[in-house]
Amino acid sequence: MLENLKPVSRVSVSDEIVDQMAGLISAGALKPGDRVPSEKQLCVQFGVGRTSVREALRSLSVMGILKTQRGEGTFVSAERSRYVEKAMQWDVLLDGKAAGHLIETRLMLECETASFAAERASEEDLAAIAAAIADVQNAFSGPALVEPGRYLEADLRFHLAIARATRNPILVSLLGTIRGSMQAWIAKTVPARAAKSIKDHRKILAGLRARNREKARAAMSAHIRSSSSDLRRRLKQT
Amino acid sequence: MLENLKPVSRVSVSDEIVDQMAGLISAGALKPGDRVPSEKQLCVQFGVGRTSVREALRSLSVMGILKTQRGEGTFVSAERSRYVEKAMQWDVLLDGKAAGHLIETRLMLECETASFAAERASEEDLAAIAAAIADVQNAFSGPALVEPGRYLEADLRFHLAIARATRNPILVSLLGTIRGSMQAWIAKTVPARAAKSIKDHRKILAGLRARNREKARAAMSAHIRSSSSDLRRRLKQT
DNA sequence: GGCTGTCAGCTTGTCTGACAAGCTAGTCTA
DNA sequence: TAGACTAGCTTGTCAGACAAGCTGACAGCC
Repeated sequence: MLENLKPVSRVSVSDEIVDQMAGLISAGALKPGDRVPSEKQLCVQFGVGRTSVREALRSLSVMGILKTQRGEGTFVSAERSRYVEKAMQWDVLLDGKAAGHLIETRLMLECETASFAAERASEEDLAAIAAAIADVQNAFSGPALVEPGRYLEADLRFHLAIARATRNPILVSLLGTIRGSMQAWIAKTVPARAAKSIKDHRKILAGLRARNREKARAAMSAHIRSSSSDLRRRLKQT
Repeated sequence: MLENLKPVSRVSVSDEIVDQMAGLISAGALKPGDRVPSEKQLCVQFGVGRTSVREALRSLSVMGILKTQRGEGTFVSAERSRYVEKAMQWDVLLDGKAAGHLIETRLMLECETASFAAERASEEDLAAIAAAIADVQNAFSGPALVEPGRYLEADLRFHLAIARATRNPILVSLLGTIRGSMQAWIAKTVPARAAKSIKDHRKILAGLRARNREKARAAMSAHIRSSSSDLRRRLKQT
C-alpha cells in the first residue's frame, strides 16, 4: 500500500476566483476604495457563472476584504484587519451561555487593558472616560438610581473608552463583544451595586491619570471581581 | 438638519440565516461534528431559495464554523479553517499596525492563560504539555532543526495545551485564532529562534508544575516578548 | 435659477430549474 | 463471499428571470 499520497487538490471554481482576486489586491492592482468590476463583467472575464462569482465575492466580504453595496457595486474595503476581530467575536459568541468562562475572560482582558491604557491614554481619552463616569452619576438622583438604562449605557461607554485608549482595535472589539453578551445579565444586577461602581470607576480613572499601570490594573481587577461575584450570585439564584 | 438619524437596518436574507444558524450552534443545538440539514431541507425550513441558503453556508464556512464536503453534506467543524491565516497574511502584508495589535493581544492572553493554567492544570494536561515540548525537541537533530513543519506543529500544540488546561473554551479558541493568524508569519522566524524557544518552554512548564501562577506568567511573558521582538524585527525587514 | 419628480440604465439580491460531480448504501452478479 | 453496479442522496455550477436599490439625466414647476 502506497503511503504519503496526498489527496488530489480539487479547488473549486469559486475558491480559485477568491485566490485570484486576493492576489490582485495584495499585489496592489486593486487598492482600498477601488471599485471591483460588476458581477456580470467578472462572469465574462473569468468565464464562469454568476453563482461562482457571487460566492467568491461573498467569501472576500466575510473576510473583510471587500464590501458590497446593493445597487452600487463592490469595493475594496478601506479599513481592513477587521477579519481577525470578527473571527474572535465569533469565538466568544459561539461558546454561548458559559457565563463563568465569559466572566473569566473579561477579568483577564479588562485588567490588562487598563494597564495598557494607563501608559497610552491621551488627554482626550481621559476626558472621555471622565465624561462617562459623570454620565453614570447623572443616572442617579441623590442616592437613588432613576435611570437604569442610562446607567447601563454610560457604564458600557466607560469600559470601552478605556479599551479605546489602548489604541488597539482588536481589544476594543473583543471587549465590546464580551460585554455585549453579558449586558443582559449585568442589567439585572444594576440596582444592587450601582453606587459602588462609581467609586470603583473613580479609582480606575485615578490610576490612569497617574500613568500608573499597576494601580490601574489593581483598581480594575477589584472592580471586575466585585462585579463578577455579584453576577455569579445572581446567576445561581435563577 | 436632523442629526443622529441612524441608517435603516436592512438585513439581507442570507445574513439572517447566518445569524440563526450561528445561534443554533452557540445554543448547543448543533455540536461540532454534527451534520447540518441538507441545503434543500434548509430551503424549506427557512422558506427561501437555495441561493440564499448557499450564501449563508458559504459565509459560515469562511468563518471556519462549518465545513462542507461535496456529495456528503455540511458539518459543524471542530477546528478553525485556514481562511483565517490567509486573510491575516494579506492584512499583515499591507498594514504593519495590524501585526502589532495582534502581538499585543497575544501577549496579554498568553500570560494570563499561563497563570490560570498553573492553578488548574491536571496531570493529563501537564503530560500533554510535556509531550509537546518533547516533540519540539524531536524536530531537531542535535543542534540543527531538521523538520521545521514538525517544529511549528508541536509549538502550536504546546500553546494550545496550556490554553486547554485553563478549562476555558473561550480562551482556547481565542488563542487558536490569534496563533492561526500568525502561523504563516511565525514560520519565517523559526530557524533563528527555535533553540531558544525550547528553553523558554521548559521554564514555563516548570512554573506550571510548581503551581506557581506568578512564575508561569513571568516565564510566558519572557517567552512571548522575546519571540515577538524577533517577529517585529522580521516585519521591518520586509 | 433652484427644486422636485420621473425614468432609463446600471448595480446587487433572490428565486427557480436544470445538470454535473461525488459520496453512500444496498443490490446484484460471478 | 468479493467485487461491480446502480439508485438516491448530497454539494457544485450554470443559466435565466425578476425584485430592489442607486445614479444621473432630463423635464416641469415655483
